Amino acid sequence: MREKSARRLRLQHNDAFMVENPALEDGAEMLSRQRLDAFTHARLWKNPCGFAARFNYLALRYNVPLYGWVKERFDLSRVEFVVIYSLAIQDGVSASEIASSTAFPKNTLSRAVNRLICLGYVARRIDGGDRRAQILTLTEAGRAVVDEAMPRFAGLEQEMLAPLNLVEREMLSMLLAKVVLAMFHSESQTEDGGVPSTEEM
Amino acid sequence: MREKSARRLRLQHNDAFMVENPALEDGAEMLSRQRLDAFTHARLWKNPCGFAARFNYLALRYNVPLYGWVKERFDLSRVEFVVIYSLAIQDGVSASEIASSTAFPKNTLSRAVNRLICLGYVARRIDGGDRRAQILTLTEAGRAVVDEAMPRFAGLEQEMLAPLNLVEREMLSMLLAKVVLAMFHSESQTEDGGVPSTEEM
DNA sequence: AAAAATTAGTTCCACAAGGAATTGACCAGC
DNA sequence: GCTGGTCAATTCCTTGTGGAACTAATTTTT
Repeated sequence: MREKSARRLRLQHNDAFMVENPALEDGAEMLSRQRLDAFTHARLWKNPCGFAARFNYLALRYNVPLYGWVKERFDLSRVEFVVIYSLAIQDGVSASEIASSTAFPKNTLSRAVNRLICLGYVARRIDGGDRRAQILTLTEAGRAVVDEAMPRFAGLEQEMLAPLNLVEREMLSMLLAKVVLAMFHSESQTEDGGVPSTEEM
Repeated sequence: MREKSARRLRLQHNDAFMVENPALEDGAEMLSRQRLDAFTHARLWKNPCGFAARFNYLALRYNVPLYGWVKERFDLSRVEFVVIYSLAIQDGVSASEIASSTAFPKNTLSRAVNRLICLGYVARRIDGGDRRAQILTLTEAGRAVVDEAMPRFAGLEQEMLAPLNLVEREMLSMLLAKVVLAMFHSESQTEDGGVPSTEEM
């Protein structure tokens, strides 16, 4: 079944690139996949939005297996795990802060939080100052989940970065930082007010 | 509101990375000036999975507005547009090829394709050689959609890349390419299979 | 000090998305 | 020419998501 799904969905190495990288070439099975390869290849490289295609591809290859694992291991949905993860990064924030930061809709978050409280991963207390707001904190159990999951998340990231040496990683990190910071900045003055909303980690 | 949350949780602005990258100093400065909400900041910079956080953030900021616009403008869902977009990049592929390449489930794609055919954006003909497979092609109308949408997609990408000069863009492109290609390659031999599948562009 | 506007969180509901099982076409092997 | 296995595409069904409307607490306005 493991074999199955690996075979089932997927793209694989690509030919045009192989030509210039004979080191990566490996055998007959590539041939059967050539056509598909070409298509995926085109989507990543012959695309007017190549940058977007790449980070979308990375996001896909990162999120899908990890959240799939989270689902299997802890039976937590992506949103739910994001809440836990968020609290691990900064404890004591409110649901709506997570909402605005992750762009999940409030109701989706509300549900997630309630389930997490049921499961005992998260505790909620009312903010003294503002009785509407509820401050969320991780419980022991919640912390344990993060502690178990985090290495896996960090591990896949490291795996992804494996082909880069240290200098290159620094460089990539810096370049992405520049882009991200600029978007951050521009966000504040977008007229359009209010991104429609969708998921993120 | 952004003001609000910034006030409530103070901005601890960090971090090892900034220190060794003086080029970004002004970025950090910019952040605090903008009173960027501290939590989002933490998620992006104080995160053991910083690389992942960044490309996820980019994907979010890219996809949400664009697909929101597509929905409004053409009343097409993300999957549906992905089909059109895929055909624009490489015409004449089959639904299942798009499926494997984008990791959308087949049934979701089937629905999307059927709707697109109804709407007249896509035409389908049976493959002469294999009567199971159906070759998809863009119609005039479909092409028109892409032609209208593409500049917007490319435009946002350019906007995102604006803070980088040409050399930096080259560099970023190259580094991401390295990572993507390695994943591309490694994918064929991933052990830990069962990838559930989710969206992508 | 009452009314209006804003904000946190929840509830309700319609619907889109994906897993599983199904149909029909193809390609073995014997 | 059958039989079993695979693959493309579709249909069915369950679930999760997110929009909109709602409650309650708070802030602002006049």
